[in-house]
Amino acid sequence: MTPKDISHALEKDILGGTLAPGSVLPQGALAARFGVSRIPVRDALARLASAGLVELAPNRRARVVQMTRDEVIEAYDLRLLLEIDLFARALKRMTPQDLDRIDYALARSDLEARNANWAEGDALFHAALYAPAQRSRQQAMIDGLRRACRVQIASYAILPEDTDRWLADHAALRDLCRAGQTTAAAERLRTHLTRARDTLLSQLT
Amino acid sequence: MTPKDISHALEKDILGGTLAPGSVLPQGALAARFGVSRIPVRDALARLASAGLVELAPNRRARVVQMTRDEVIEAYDLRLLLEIDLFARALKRMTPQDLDRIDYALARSDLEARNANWAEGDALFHAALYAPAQRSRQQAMIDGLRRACRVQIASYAILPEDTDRWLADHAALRDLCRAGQTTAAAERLRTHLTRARDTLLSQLT
DNA sequence: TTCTGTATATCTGTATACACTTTTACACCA
DNA sequence: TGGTGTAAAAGTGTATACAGATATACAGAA
Repeated sequence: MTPKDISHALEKDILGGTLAPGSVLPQGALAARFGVSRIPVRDALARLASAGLVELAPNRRARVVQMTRDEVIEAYDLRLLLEIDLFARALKRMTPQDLDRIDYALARSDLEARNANWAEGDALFHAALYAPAQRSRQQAMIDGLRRACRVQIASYAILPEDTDRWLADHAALRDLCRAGQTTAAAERLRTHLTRARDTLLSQLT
Repeated sequence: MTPKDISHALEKDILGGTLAPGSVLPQGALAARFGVSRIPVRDALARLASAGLVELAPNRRARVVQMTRDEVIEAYDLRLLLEIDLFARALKRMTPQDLDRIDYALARSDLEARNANWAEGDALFHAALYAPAQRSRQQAMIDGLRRACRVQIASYAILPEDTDRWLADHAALRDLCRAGQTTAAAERLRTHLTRARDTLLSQLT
């Protein structure tokens, strides 16, 4: 059990809803759970903190982050800015192989759509859309924002009709990529993300 | 000497050019320098890594990051995207008090412009420009990108004429804010950042 | 009941020690 | 000379131990 493994396991729990926003994460308990000393646990918590999933304060227990409504709005604004820009860059350089990879990612995300880890398939599909741009830093920023949003969604149940719309958006994005309709594709991504934001906001009381 | 103090001291050395990109940072040496054990040093290095100033790999010594030419271009593209968007948001909500704070920041950055820590004044001036938008996450992302770029600049000497242009840009930005010329202000910010990028790229062989 | 103060239990931060990995230096051979 | 293998040196990762800070529980006052 290395710090990397520990942070991955905790991330899974956080994104899966087992650890709700605001939960405390005492180092000792985690050390016992993973069968290691507190040193690698501290490392793992530092990783999660830099990924934005956990909050650390001196001499205080780590907590799963709990975003305010305004912070959620800001996160989605940033996602719109970064994801649409990256998608536009990717569309310019998309090759037939890239389109095949997008098809594959779409099929995968369809399979896991109503599964517990639907979000992973979602992230992989979007990563496939953006991959042709070859921008690792921008992609990393997007992944961070995505995970931060996901933490907030984890505690709520997603309605089947939302999943339907979400799948339809993905298929439409794939089709628009194939058709080379760049502006329409970017616009569809905008509505896709805006819709996701509004669904989340409506759940936040 | 807490991990925070240690990371701040190291950040100063990295941004000041004392620690050039690619330099190794052995935990033991740092522990001796700061008079602590390696545990808080590890913490400090983890902080710097999450700020993007240092690279960590398992069982290897920490290194000051060394960006490739393409990574520098990507970082500046992201800064353009995030800073122009944030500036536009800030311009919409700028109050007289905000304008006064911008004046103050401009005066400060003028004073330190030819000083060793000119970059701090630069960062503070831009922070003052963006503050009215009240977007802490976006501001934090910008700060991270700014620091990452700064590491690469640290090793080179800045020409006096570049400093002159840079100061003129700042004054112009202040004036355009006061005049409420939002589109012209955003455009000026774009050229300001593009110029900074090209200056850095010309130095990177 | 609800608030406040205090003792106790719990938790975090860091020094030290040691096992394991990487780097360095050097002898050896072609 | 230049490349290769190997042993010593240096470095990282983590368990353990303990000092100091925080959180908890409970008794007493308003």
